[in-house]
Amino acid sequence: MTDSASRPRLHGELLSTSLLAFLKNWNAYGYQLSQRLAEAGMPDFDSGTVYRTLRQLEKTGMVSSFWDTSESGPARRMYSLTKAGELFLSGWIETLQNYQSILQTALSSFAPLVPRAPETKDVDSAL
Amino acid sequence: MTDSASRPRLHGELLSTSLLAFLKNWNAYGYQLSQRLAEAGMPDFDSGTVYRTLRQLEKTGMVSSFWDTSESGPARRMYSLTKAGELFLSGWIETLQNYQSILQTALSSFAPLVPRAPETKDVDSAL
DNA sequence: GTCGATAGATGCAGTATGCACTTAGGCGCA
DNA sequence: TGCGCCTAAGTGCATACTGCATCTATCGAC
Repeated sequence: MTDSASRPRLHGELLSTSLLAFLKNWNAYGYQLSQRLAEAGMPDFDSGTVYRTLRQLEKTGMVSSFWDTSESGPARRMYSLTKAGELFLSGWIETLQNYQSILQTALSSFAPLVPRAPETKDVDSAL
Repeated sequence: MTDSASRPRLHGELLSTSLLAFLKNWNAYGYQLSQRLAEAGMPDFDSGTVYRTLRQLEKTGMVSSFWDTSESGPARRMYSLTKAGELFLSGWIETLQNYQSILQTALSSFAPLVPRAPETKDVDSAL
């Protein structure tokens, strides 16, 4: 968290945070996570993107990994969540809850998100 | 070029859907929306990105716009939600709710946000 | 030895993004 | 009258991200 990679971006975070969430309760490897995402109801993410995202999460300290060769077949890179990953994950939830309340309010008719006269022209200094 | 923008991507949609949500109940212009996002608790999006995203939403038929010169000061491009925008918005909610339940399940083990924890550790086939 | 499933990774082209900057109208004020 | 500031929208550029296709490699089944 010293330099350039310290501040995660906001937009490609659906995938990142899903991965972190899965890793909260169990360690897993990329191929497996890729499938869990689909099972969990998220639309399929490209597996290449999943692998690259995991590597990037490792670079930024959110997860750590090691090669697991204990099973037969290709080696698996096993990931686990770090402390930093947990913190980021819980912080993200707050953002997401705000976001979700925006969407929900919008869909459930017309309760104003911000008190403001809809048709008058006093847009001047509402804030 | 005609069909390239037809399928909305999943990742950069936090901004897009927030904008659509705000426009669900009111018409608004970019500068205003940019500020509402911050007020609503979303981290600041770059205003240039907001403007470009709005133009793109218009290109894909989610919103429509016209120049409002009724007030003094610089002209405002007023946006309103189209039918297609409403449909997309409601579809997005479903995806998001799946997503949110993933995160909440993950977090429930150390920071229960919603009293919904089944608290059984039989995570194997839960998702 | 070949096929298929598993497991991970990379090259490339297209797209999105953040930052800095520009354009432009209107206001207040010395 | 000029200057600074706020509002409002947009653009250029370098970088980052994404999806698609492709590649390597291990193993079991046939």
